Amino acid sequence: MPKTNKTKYAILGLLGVGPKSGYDIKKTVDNSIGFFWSENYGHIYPILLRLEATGLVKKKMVTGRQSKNVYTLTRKGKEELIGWLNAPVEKQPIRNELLLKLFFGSKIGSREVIEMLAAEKKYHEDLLIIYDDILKNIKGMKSNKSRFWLFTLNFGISRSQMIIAWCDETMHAVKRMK
Amino acid sequence: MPKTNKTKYAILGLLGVGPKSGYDIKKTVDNSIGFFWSENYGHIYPILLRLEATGLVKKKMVTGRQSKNVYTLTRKGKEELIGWLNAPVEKQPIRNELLLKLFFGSKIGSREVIEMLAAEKKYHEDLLIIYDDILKNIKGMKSNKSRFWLFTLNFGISRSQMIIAWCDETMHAVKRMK
DNA sequence: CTAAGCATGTAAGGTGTTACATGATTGG
DNA sequence: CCAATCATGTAACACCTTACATGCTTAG
Repeated sequence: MPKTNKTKYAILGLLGVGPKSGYDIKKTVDNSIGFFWSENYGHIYPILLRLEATGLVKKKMVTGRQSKNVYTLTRKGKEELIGWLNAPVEKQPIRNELLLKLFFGSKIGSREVIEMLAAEKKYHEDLLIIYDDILKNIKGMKSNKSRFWLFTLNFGISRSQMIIAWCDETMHAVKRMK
Repeated sequence: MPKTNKTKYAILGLLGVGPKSGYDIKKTVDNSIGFFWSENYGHIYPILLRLEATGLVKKKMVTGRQSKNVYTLTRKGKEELIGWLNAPVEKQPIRNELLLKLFFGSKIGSREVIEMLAAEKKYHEDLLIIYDDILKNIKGMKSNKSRFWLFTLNFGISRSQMIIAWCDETMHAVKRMK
């Protein structure tokens, strides 16, 4: 996955929406783009320092209820962000462990295979419930930004629906194999 | 992505189908599971040595048209493979660069967003053509193994179809936004 | 007062990629 | 004969995760 640091752009993008601390960034990732993007503190903080050193962001100590380091995009940072947004999406290697296991499915019993698929199905059914809540919130908003959030959420919903259907289909096929 | 080495299990799984050299493994990955799994030489060879050192595989020099190191699963290796197959699938963090860019879509022009989606659509349309060829080959086979290959391929087909539909939908929505 | 959440980091270590390096063989 | 493919590796390096470490604040 290396080559270019994607975390860097995720951070620049989130700071483009508004100033944030490292903690805020992590929260925003988890609460809004968590279903297609993930970050952890151990990566966010060092990169924030690097972005500051290269002049892409600016740090400001803010003392409120609790003091924190709030970062803002600089002009240079904004240019970097726009440059990345306009560049073509880099296809990174896919690694789907479920499919890898399924590919070797003939080595284990059909009951185990079906259990595996049932777990996957359940996982996406639960996701759909969460998506539904988010959907209601987004639909209440009328900003331009929320439209794009909706597009990404629609992707998640379509993906989960597709996977649920595929799990059903595959479980039936496995049962017929016996 | 770290934690447990997935490459290790991919290799064990492929060796479970039959003895292979490092080169063979790379070829097999590219030609059969490439659409959901990827490996590179710089990772395969060192791990093969590690698997041999821990007694999970056995190396044999084979001199044919060109000499090569062919690896075979040991009993211990087979147990390790079965153990992994029976363990629950580990959810690894998702990172979808296209969605990340789309999420920040309000920062760039709608033309750029549409171009991005059109490229993604094209990518999956091309994939579907490739899948169709593979599908014909698999359907000719009657082994148990080929059934599982078919299941994974069906996933790929469903995924591409879903993404194409979502791209269309999203492109239309973006056009309506203008 | 105590658990949960706010807030920031460091260190260790494995994972995986890319680039480099080399040489044999086969088909056109 | 020369390009493509077979065949095996190493080195450098960035990426990313996990675990550790610390301290403050607020709500129940």
